[in-house]
Amino acid sequence: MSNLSSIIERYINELFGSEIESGKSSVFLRRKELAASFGCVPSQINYVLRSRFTPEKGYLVESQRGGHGFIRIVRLSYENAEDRLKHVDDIVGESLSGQDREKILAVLHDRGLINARERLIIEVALRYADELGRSEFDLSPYKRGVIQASMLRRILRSLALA
Amino acid sequence: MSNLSSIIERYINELFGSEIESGKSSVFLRRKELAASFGCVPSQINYVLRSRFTPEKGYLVESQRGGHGFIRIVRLSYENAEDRLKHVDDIVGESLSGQDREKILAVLHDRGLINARERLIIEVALRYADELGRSEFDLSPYKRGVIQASMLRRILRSLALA
DNA sequence: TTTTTCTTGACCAAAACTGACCTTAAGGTT
DNA sequence: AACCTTAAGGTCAGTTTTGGTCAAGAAAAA
Repeated sequence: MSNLSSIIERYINELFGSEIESGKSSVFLRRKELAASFGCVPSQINYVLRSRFTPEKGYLVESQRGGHGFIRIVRLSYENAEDRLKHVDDIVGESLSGQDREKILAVLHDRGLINARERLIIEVALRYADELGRSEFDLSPYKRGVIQASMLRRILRSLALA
Repeated sequence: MSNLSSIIERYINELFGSEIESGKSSVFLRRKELAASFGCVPSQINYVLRSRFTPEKGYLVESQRGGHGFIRIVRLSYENAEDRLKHVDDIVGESLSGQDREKILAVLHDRGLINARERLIIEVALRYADELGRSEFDLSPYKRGVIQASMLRRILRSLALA
């Protein structure tokens, strides 16, 4: 994808270092400089941070205004079960739309918390629940989302503890 | 069959490359462009994806809206898929009792078709479906078993393609 | 004839981007 | 110390560009 936001995202990820394990856990940016070097308005940097470096994706962003201002991005790690559990509650809401489902699974996969096969299993299970809720029990989209959310939460909780 | 959906399906399959071995494992589409080039409404593309490129058939679909949006279809590999698929229907019957479930998962695990984490995911998903069927929809044990059996079949089929 | 699949269009949701306007911090000046 | 200036970064709402969902009707298959 060659939209600017994705390019900036990739650049920031490179700043963290290519190796996930040994990569730095935080990087510092100058908003104006970054924007200038990518030829966009500064607020685009905020957009990239807001859309890509969220707590749901495992990042925290701190910043300071004024002279010598900066933006700091911290990458969280999930080394123990507790962290992973917390992450699960963080990212799975009350109800899941079809889009939410794909997004969450992609994040978990990117972060190495599940692999491709595990993702596939979960996806098929959730889809089946959704389909059943619709065709068999005539449930509203929201209710189906609630069911999927709780199923996903259970699965992820059990994995987090495994 | 030369309805439009099948034509579009064939076109997408061509994008993957004719040779099964060397074919690309994922392709990118622009929904609007595709629809325009086939002279149909964009939502028809969604229909084709929903009906032909499902996980159960060995595909994953990701998409993004907004500027530079896209649809990506990932094809899982096909090696020995047929052989493994045949087992699935042999192993999983019409309906699963709680006992059956544990037994089948144990067999799958023992034969190395799934590992411990995968088994855990499947078990949690099936149990949740069972519990929901009982407490929320007041289904008979048999019906609950039927639901679990089809869910398990779907999961194993998709895994066979992966 | 009944059921399933296909097709369409109206309406919705989300992502990317921009610019005007706001807030905060540091450092110098009075 | 109080004030001012300058140099950051933050927010928000609007626009554009995509794709998603759903229900209803048409067409095809059973």
